[in-house]
Amino acid sequence: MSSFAGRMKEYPTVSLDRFDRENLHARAYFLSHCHKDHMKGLKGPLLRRKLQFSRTVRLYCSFVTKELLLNNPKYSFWEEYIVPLELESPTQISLVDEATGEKEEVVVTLLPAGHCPGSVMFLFEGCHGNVLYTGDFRLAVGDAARIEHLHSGSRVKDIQSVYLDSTFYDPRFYQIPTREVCLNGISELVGNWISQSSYHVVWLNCKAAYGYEYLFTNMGEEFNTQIHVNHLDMFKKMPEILSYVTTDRRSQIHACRHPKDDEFFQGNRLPCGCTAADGTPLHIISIKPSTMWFGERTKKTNVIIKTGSSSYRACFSFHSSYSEIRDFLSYLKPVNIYPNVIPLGRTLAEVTRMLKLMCRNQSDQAAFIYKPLGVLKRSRVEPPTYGSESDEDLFDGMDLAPVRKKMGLNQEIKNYEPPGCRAPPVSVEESLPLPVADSSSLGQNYFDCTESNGEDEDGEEEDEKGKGDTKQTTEEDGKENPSPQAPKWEDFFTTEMLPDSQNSHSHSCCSVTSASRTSSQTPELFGEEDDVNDTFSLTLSASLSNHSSQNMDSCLPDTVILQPEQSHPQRKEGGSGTPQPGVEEMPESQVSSDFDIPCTPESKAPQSDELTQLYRKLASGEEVIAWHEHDSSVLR
DNA sequence: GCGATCAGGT
DNA sequence: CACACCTGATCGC
Repeated sequence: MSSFAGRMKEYPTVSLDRFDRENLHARAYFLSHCHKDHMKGLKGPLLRRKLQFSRTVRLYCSFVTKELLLNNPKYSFWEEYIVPLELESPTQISLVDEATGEKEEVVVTLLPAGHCPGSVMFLFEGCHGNVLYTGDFRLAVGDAARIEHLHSGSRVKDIQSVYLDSTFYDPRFYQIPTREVCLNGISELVGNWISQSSYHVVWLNCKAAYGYEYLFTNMGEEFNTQIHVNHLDMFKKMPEILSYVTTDRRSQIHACRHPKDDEFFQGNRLPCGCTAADGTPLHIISIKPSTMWFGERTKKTNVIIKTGSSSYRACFSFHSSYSEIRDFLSYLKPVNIYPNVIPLGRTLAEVTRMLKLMCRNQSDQAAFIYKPLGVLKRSRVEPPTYGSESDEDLFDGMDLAPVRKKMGLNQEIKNYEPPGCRAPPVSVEESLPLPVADSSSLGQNYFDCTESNGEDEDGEEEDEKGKGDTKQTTEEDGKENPSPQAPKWEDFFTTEMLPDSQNSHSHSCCSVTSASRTSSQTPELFGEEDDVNDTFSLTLSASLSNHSSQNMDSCLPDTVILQPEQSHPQRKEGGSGTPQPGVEEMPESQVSSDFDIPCTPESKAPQSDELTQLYRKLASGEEVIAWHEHDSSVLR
């Protein structure tokens, strides 16, 4: 749960996702998504009054968030003060002190966050630097490289601070199966059940919150049906969702709710009370989406767990895992990182310390420490706190030494970045023929490691109480073949790939697309432009490509080393199949030399066909990578 | 009567 | 499986 107080050091006159206390004095408000823990104070009478007397204070959010927010009458007084912004459209906003007339300009860009419909991250660019507030997010490994506005030309923007959704920034949550993997598991379970007869129905036991919609749309698509829900009016302008939900109870898939729905279920009734027309009793299973996580060296990753004779849990996460967060941060290398959330059982100090290791200065420091000594970089010096405290409580009884060592190593190499090497994130070709997850290799991928998760320690999954209904779905049994029509993130995603020769606006003020709207301080003039936007695209997911390679990602060996003879860009985090959690590919100079020679980015621009080849290989996990201390035949 | 907060539940 | 929300009790205004 977010404990972000609402304001950022760099731009303290704006408030985000908090609307009480000090935030009552903000010059502008931002709402990243429509979850209650990010809306504290948003219906407060004091704020409401302030709005009535203000000519300039507005609330900025995505169109979808606006729609969802105004669907709740308690927030309808915001209507005239909301300025919805398009995704990925830098917009200049004037921050006016209404008492003094003092003014500051800032450019904000909404970036899809993949957390729930309408969820965005806010990128602020202004005279106090570039700052990214992530809101809540779930991005897959490699996604940061695909977000155009995090780049300037071919380079990653210089980010001063990231205000981070650190919900799972803890090695306990090292790995969470990708959305694709989770959906496939759920599909199989649902499909096996509802195909038995028309009296076999599924209850998706979802909480009352936005974020499950992509589950509905995928199930609806896969089984050519609509999911029964209590309400759908909030989606009236979102046809991508609307077409997969219904209030007609004659459906085999339900996501309806009732205050006593658990009791209902025990009595073999759906929350909506629906029974078969002819009196035949229904056969109901419940599937409860819940977060499941796995440790770094996890072997099994069951995405479905049977919890009763007709109850299941299905893996589902709104937030990025530890390794996904690390991938994100190691790509951006901000100067500062501030946690918005303290994971349960941790302290602010711990999280802050762990995040420090992902900051840019940390890498400078690492270089400073190691270089003068002329010590082999492979030597096991490790960054202060990371290895020791983070893994400790997770894998008790396990020998962590090798892991730590590698972590230390990776950390060290990754973080080092000679000046000038801040690499052009040469874009990965969108058209890469990503390998369809090969289930056999998938299975093999989970080598020799044990679940830190505990849940299915031993045979818990085997204790199906003889119902013999639906078999356990696990990732490793390789059963879930990606259905050809299955999840289509693209439908909900509007980010463009980063073109090879991207030359985006280098800095803030050059890229104003709707200055008139915001600088005029009369947003009302534009208020009705939603009419044009009768419907709009959603940002349910941030997955741009199908990261089939990611299914493996999670359990890759600890070290990935690029072959030195490859000609490759200094930093090509295409993400396709690359960044193994905690490990990144590194500049050639860093791989082959123990000393650090600052590289000149322009000095050896790789040929584009070389790049294509490389990316292709990276995407399929081929040759380019060599396994360290592990069977190199695992992938292929 | 309303809001804020907490405990407890799913 | 630690998310996000609901309900109900209590307190203060």
